[in-house]
Amino acid sequence: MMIRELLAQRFRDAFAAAQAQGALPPGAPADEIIERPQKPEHGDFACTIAMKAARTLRLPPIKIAQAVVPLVDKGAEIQDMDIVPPGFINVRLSPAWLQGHVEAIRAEGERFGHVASGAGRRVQVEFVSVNPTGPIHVGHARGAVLGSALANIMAAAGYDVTREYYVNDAGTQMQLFYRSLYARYLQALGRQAEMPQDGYRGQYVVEFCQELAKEMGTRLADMPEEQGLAEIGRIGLERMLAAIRTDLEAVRVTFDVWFSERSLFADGTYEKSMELLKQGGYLVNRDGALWFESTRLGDDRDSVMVRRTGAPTYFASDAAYHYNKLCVRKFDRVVDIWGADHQGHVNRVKAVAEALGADPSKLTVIIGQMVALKRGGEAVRASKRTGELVTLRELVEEVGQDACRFFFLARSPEAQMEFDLDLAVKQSQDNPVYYLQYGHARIAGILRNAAERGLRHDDGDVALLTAPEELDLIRKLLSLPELVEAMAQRLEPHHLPHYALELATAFHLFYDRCRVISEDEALTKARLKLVDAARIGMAQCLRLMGMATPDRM
RNA sequence: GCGCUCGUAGCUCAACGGAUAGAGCGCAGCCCUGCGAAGGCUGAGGCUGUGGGUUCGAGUCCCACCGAGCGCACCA
Repeated sequence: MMIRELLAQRFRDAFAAAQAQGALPPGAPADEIIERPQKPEHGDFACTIAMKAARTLRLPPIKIAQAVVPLVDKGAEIQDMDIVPPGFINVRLSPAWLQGHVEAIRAEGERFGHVASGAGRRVQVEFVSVNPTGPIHVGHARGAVLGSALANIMAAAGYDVTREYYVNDAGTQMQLFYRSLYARYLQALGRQAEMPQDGYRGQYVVEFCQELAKEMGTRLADMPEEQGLAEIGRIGLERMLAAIRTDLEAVRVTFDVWFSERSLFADGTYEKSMELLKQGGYLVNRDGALWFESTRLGDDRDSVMVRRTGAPTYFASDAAYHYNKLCVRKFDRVVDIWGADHQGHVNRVKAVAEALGADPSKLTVIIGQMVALKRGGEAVRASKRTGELVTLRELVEEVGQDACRFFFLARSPEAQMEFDLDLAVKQSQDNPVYYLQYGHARIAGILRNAAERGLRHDDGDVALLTAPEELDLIRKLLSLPELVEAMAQRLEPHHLPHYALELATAFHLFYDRCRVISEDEALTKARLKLVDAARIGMAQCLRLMGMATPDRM
């Protein structure tokens, strides 16, 4: 059990005991009674049970606190407790208990920070899922980084995680893309060909088709148009997906499953989900098109599923896809990460999930707000259609993968953010990314140094770690598992970069105040143990964020 | 016009309904003849967009307004 939960239990027991003795009137305590104070002088934890019960018990919070505190089992964990107006109970952990965790952390090693809150539950995180009609650009970077970090965190929380990319390989946009490729290919062969209306005019299409013309010669042009189009589409899709995969790997974003939209039509999932909607009476015919009545389930407008032409819309296959996620593969939890431009689809998808018989509360859609790219003071417009694109690849080359990940991760998804390219590069000598990694490298340096001197610290006595900076570092390390659990539960990875900075600060401060390798052999060994624990914690943070853990810089 | 999201230090951003709202960058100073100065310390800098409300307590919840972004297709 984690310390936080253990404390909550102790306070609930004491509260009940006080009631049993008649010291407090009956009434249930609140659910959330333990929190982390902002100020260190307020202790390691604060219990708010007294203030939260004041109303129902009709007693001043101070009186309640005074009745509860004497009955709390302090065990080996609690050093002391203070009652502070208006009714906080501040808890200080015992140094011995803190010190013991240095050993615990070292014993856990790479598993330190992992918790079991998600054990036995399967979660799917679907993210990026960009149409394979062009390279990944910076607008997608945020969701990519966010999704991969969230998946890492969920895995650390014990979930069985599937990282998934939904490949829209079936829609009208793809047809348009294929026709654009075909036209550019013919042009590359020197033939007359017109780009389709609203076609993909990016330079990458031109370049790709020139290569293709070189490779294939006129072979694809000599086929009947329909066949050539299909063939060039097949090749284009394959190459585009490969490029997307490579670009994503450059920011350490990988997937377990690349799920094909077309497969939903091939394996009958689409038919099945449409049939279910029909049986539920959610489908109506209007003007020759088939509509899903999402307004019956709280949406603000109905949605077309099958066009008058007979072609299913994107939404129809998305309905089938979510049927697959929730009812076929039966994930316990499904997280979709979308861009702000898909905001209006959230209620629609939730409605259709419900109509398909799934529990919509299992589905969470995280909307990542737009990223405004700036270069100097100038806004950079990124758009595939106009061909003015700033690719993810360019961004990574400019600011580096670690900086890229850190900056995207440090902001909560719903906050619109600005990313100034010049600033990110200019800051690179003095930016938080280096602060963290320098901390890790510094730790590695000390351990290297100790090893070179033949110092072994397995028999170090952690009871010697009594300096405030030492205990603060241990405290900070200890809160990582708690943070992982909270982030997984709330689906909020953005706390991790902030925690990592605090951990680095605690280490740097310790380093500054407490000489590790000294003439005092016993203290040296004890401190080396702490440094080792700090290495484990720091590395875990960086790994969860998908950042490098350099031993030297 | 309607819907969703967001307005917090000069800039970029944090803050389970809790205590004197915190970091980083930038700015002004100080600290290496001992393990990595890519570090540490000190200081200046805020009516949390505005106005109401809910309660022991509001940056956080509710209402109105102002401002920004994104939606409101038989595109995805």
